[in-house]
Amino acid sequence: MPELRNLLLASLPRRTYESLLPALTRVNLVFGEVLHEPGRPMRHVYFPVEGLVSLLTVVKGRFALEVAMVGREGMVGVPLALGIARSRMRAMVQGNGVALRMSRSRFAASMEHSPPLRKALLSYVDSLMAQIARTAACNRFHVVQARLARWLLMSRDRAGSGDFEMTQEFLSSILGVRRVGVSAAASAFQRGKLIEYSRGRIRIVDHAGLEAACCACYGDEPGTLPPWRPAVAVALPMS
Amino acid sequence: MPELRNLLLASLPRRTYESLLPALTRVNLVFGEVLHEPGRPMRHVYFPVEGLVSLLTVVKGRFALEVAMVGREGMVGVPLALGIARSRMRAMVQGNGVALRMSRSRFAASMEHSPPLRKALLSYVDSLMAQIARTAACNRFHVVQARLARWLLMSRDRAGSGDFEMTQEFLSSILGVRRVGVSAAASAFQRGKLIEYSRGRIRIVDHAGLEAACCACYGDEPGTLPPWRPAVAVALPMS
DNA sequence: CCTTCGGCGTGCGCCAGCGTACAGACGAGG
DNA sequence: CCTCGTCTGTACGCTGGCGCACGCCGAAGG
Repeated sequence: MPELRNLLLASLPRRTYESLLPALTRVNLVFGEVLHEPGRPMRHVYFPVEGLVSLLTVVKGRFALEVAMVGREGMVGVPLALGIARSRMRAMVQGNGVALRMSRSRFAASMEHSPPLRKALLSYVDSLMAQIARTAACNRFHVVQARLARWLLMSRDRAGSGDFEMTQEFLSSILGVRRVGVSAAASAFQRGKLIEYSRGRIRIVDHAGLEAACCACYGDEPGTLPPWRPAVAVALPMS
Repeated sequence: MPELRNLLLASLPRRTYESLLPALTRVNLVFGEVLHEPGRPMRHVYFPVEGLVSLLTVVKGRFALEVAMVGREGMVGVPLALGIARSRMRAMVQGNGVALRMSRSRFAASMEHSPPLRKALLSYVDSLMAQIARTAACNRFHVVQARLARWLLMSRDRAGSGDFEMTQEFLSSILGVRRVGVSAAASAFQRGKLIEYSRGRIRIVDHAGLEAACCACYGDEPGTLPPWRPAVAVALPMS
């Protein structure tokens, strides 16, 4: 069985990684769980090994728009890596999974005397900023359908699975559009056999097709997470 | 005469600040100048003391959308503070002014052995991320007119002046809308005596009025730069 | 003085997305 | 089995912004 792991932690020197292990606790991520809330102090950082966490800006307590997503390539709680205790965003679990959790204080201590950890985390902060900026542009310029395709692909890459529980209602709030808009786009994709879904479950069927339907915002940037491929190959025509 | 200064540098302990001084060179920021380009290594960081720099995401080399602005409260070149050499955004001067510049190598060295500097910069990175996220939501949800008002106010706070050279053409590209849209919004503001402008020069007349026309995205967040007030008081009715 | 050109205002048809409403479809639970 | 609640599909009018195009106006320069 392939070992589940967080890519950020996995990128650390073995020595560093092992020194962190005792401070890490395995926890389950359950759909809808809020890990951090704007204005509230963060008690832990999370390194997802499976599943997906969304970062949302909350506008006046009413709307929440996704500005970035974190999967096994990253960490939830970056402000702590910057010495900031209070979150400015909501971090919410979008896909069931597992994460390694570390308390704020032990995390701070680890940062303090591990330059490789600092380096890796700050580098991740940069890529997260880039993701936020890029998502902003995408939200501004592209139509719902393309954004949905991008969201599905990015989710898959980060969650390590092309099959998630996710209602259209929820998707609509994340993309910042009406449910009806998601419904129309999703229906079109289903008709085109790009995805399958029913009652809160979405499955990606045709990855390449989605990429074609997607805006250029997906994956043409250095440092982006490479597309995830299922371990068990699906029957595909030889190219 | 009030000393011109960068607020980020000014927040440092005196000792730290003085140790940085020899490495800082005073340079002019001229409208339209590109300080950093996506994918290119950054040779300097800049601490504006006057004027305004925009951070833009460039989509496929075609469009550029402003995701954040940096004035005397911040620094241009944050990725270098995160150990990343190449910019992912375009940094472009929007308002003539002056900045203190430091070479990449001296900056890296200063970061290395000055914890207070690290702390201040990383804290700024956090607020910049928050600004980007917030701008993203604003771009998604609010109409052009409100966004224009917000842009004017934020520019003023950061540039330390309510009077800038800025064509509507340029503004439109920054806000990610058509020039015509800016034209309509700006005309409305001018009719309402909130601003004055002509041929590439915009001046804020009624600050309070603009705040009212503005979306809630302006300034209701902890850690936001406080509104800038002109040194010479304008005639105002007693409240 | 007149020309040129950059900056600004306006008008037109078009469309994506909005807000709202309602009806079908599926699953869980009694 | 039937009911009920949740998830999804479709429809309606509306509007903000788009793309385009044209015309005006003021400043700079010959």
